[in-house]
Amino acid sequence: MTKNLTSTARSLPIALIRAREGVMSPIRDMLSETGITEQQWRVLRVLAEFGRLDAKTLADRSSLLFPSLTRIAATLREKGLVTQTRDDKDRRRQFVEITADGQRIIDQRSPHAAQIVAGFKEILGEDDYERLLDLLERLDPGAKS
Amino acid sequence: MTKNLTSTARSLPIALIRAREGVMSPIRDMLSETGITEQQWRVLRVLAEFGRLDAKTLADRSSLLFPSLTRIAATLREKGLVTQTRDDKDRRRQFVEITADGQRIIDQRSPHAAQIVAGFKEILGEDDYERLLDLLERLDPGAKS
DNA sequence: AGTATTTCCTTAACATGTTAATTGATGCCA
DNA sequence: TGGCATCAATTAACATGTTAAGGAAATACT
Repeated sequence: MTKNLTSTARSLPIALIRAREGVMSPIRDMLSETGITEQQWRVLRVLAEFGRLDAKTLADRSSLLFPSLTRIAATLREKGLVTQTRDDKDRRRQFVEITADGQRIIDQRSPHAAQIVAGFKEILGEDDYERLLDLLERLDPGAKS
Repeated sequence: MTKNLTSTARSLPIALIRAREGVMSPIRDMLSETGITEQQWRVLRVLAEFGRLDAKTLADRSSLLFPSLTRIAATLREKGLVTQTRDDKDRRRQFVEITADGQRIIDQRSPHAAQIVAGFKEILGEDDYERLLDLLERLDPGAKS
């Protein structure tokens, strides 16, 4: 029935989806207690790591499309987890910064998140874990290397 | 600033998202000419490979959640690419089957899709490509193995 | 200066992801 | 047979993904 295509059981796009689901599922469970989503968590993490960022850079480092970031930033602002300020020198530009409340969520949940990631590192083994990250990076056209 | 967490630059979840985006981007470009989405394509592919399936099995093999499949099946039915029939023995159950029009889309686009996948296989090399699929499978809790 | 172009961001529209509630059908079992 | 748990599927509600269009500010160009 199939002609030139790989069987869906051995399809790279599907394998990526399933792996992502496998990894994110326990993280989503952990986040459900905080009332924030996986993407909101990602934005807060980037802000915690890099400090105040303009929206463009933030979207890039969070791996989010701009329209998504616009909505997520608005949601986080309403929750009091970030603040938004305009750049005086370039009034098109918008800066986003994490608040103390936002930082608190990161601090409280980081150990659990780290533990989940450590679990996957254990499943694969340190070597294969690093190998996997390298392979994935080679599929990302935006990779700096 | 970060406490226990991996830098976002070396985060497994983010690496998976970016790799998926890298792989899906050219596939989405290809599909945009057909007017169907990535997920609709996935459903049609599974149906072309396995024939008529009940909705539950179809959702599983397409890596879609049930509510998503309900909507996608309705869309595909409106487009005339699949048919839906009730099981007479168990009238809760629903069967989905690809139509000739649906099969035509698969047939027409399969060579291009296969070529895109071959491109990634070339980027990684045959060995690393297989290694990557193996590693990804180990992150999927639903994997049969 | 004036206009066109570019850039940053927002909004809109539609499809999907995700969780929870709901409906309809089947099976169990006292 | 009547009630109850279970199951398949849908619907609802909200968040995000994705593409396209729009708006406002900066830049380039003449």
